[in-house]
Amino acid sequence: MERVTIKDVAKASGYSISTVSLALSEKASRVSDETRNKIRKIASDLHYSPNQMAVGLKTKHSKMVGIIMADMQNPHVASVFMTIDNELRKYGYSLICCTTNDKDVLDVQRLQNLVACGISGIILANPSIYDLGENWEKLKNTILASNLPIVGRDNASLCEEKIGSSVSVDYEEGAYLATRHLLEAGHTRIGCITGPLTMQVTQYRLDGYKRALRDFSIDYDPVLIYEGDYEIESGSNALPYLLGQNVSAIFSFNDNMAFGLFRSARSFGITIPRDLSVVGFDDVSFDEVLEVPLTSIHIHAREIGISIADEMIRLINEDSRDFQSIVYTPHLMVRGSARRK
Amino acid sequence: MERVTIKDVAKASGYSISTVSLALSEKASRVSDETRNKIRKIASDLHYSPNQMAVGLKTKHSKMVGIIMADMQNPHVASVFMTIDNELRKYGYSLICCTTNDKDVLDVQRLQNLVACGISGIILANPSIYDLGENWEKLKNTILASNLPIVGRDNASLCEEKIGSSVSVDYEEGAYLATRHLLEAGHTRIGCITGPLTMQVTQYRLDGYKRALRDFSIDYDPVLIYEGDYEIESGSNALPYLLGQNVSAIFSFNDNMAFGLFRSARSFGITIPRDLSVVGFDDVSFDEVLEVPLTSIHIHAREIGISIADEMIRLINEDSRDFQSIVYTPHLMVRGSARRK
DNA sequence: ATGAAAGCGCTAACAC
DNA sequence: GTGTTAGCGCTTTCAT
Repeated sequence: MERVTIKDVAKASGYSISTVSLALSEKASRVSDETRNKIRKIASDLHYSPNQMAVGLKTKHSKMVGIIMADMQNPHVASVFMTIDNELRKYGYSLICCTTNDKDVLDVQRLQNLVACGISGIILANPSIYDLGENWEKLKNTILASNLPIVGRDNASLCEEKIGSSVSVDYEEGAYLATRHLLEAGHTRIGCITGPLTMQVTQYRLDGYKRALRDFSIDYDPVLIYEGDYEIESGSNALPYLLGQNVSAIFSFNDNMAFGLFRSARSFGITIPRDLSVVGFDDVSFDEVLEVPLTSIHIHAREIGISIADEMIRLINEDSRDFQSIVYTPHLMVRGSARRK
Repeated sequence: MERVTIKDVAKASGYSISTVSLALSEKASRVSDETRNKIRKIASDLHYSPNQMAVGLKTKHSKMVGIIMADMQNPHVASVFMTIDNELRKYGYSLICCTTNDKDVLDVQRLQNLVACGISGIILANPSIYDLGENWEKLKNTILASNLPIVGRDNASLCEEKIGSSVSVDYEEGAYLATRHLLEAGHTRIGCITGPLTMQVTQYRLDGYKRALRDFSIDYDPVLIYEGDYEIESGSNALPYLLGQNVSAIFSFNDNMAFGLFRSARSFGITIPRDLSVVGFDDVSFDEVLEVPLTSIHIHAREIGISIADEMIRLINEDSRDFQSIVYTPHLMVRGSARRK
């Protein structure tokens, strides 16, 4: 049960290998339409499909794009992933996955493996890799050495440093919107559940939170900040602490942690939004499932996915290193989880 | 910025290409330990990593496994995916994704592309492809022609037909457990939100539902069956219909649709579980986030993922066609969404 | 213990 | 318009 090769098509059609190759190729060439059609017919009858490893060996790249991902259990992550995959598919590209928990850091080895597979580009979809310090430097060097087009999420400096294109969200603005919403509702002690403070995307949100506070002439109080890790669990853990600080509202830096809040609210006899107002961040589809739908910040997940894919295709097709930085502005989605104090 | 090849290592070490290849290979061979170490040192200094497309062209397969997936937005699907990826990574394998909405059916073309990429095996993680009728026959033929190891979810006949190994869940038993739980709580008119009735995994659940009914001497009433599609939306749509049939409890064939139920319950003035008992299926982690945590059927998602990966590795490494069928028995997870009538 | 050489399936430069 | 041929980077058989 051997795979049919170009040789078989050549033999079956009576033409030479090179003519077959040319005839099957997309780009116009010398072969007459008649010959081309004849050959294509035979190729398809034989169920011929070019060995991509041979093609890749020649052309130096395959129709695959590597993607470095965070945990797909986070629905926002999953949604961006799906969009990228769908968009890329339109151009005949497939994704090779490389998931990383932030714990077991992506090693240079694994990245090199991807490159060795002949991928045509790398998508950096897990923003936490930028905050790995020395380790990120190593990864960056590997990436640079690969000379492959890069599209990264949430890191505009990728573009400034001429490493790759960037598709990001104005997290500062998003956090500002969320906080202001709470402020306008009369809350003055607003707790925050942040992500890891080492992460840039966390700091941006914190900046937005502070700016909103300033606008309302309220002093920033570090006591109201609980450092989470963007996982459900840390949202649950934050609740007793912040309650102890007498907050009347909480801004959770993502929806996931807000879910943790909801989950543990019961056990503390807290009802949202009666006793506590909550605003999340991501606008994940589960937000609407909650008995009290979660007010959140919509960050255009779909558009982000499409932009990442399209930008990658552009970089590949134009063989361009003319990197771009695309920024999406988030919007407040008012639902039921925050109310007037 | 050219990639370093085996030639470079040969030149740098003073040995021939073949000796380098041998020295770098895992399997023991003629090269002395001294030479081997010398060469390995140089290779690593040069950051050499073998071009996988060249390796693949020679050896006929690469360290990649193709996976055909349903929508990752479903947290159960995402969770299985992550587990497979993590487990496969331990053996140096990566996943090439091939997501399919059931709408745009996976075409033979795309499958052939995967095969052409030199994947070492195919994971069929979207059970709906078995129910494509003629189209599944075509896919099956392509799979058979590829002669690659297959591991599929939820289709024991894969194993009987000598197509591949199967990792599945006893859906009949799971549905029986769910229904019995409701029956024991005194409910007699129990609505069902099913998946597409054409799918085998749906039929199994229906069988379990019926068996439980028989055990309690209650007649099966087709009027209580609402055909959904395993998506949130269809759960929402089911509610008004089933309410119209005067049900006091609903068994949703997956958690996703149960979420849809929760989402629309508000607008009908229904409180769960006071007015309506609900049992889901999948035991997704979001279940616990709901104000009324969802009673559900745990189907061992983690174990399924690990089994799929391990079985794939076994098939690849042993070059075996000695297929297995692994079946997991589900368990009832009692939470708050179902109560005594 | 080591090197030379063939060849995996393909593309493209080069002849005709 | 078509065929011949030289590699792409690697593994492996066959000499030595």
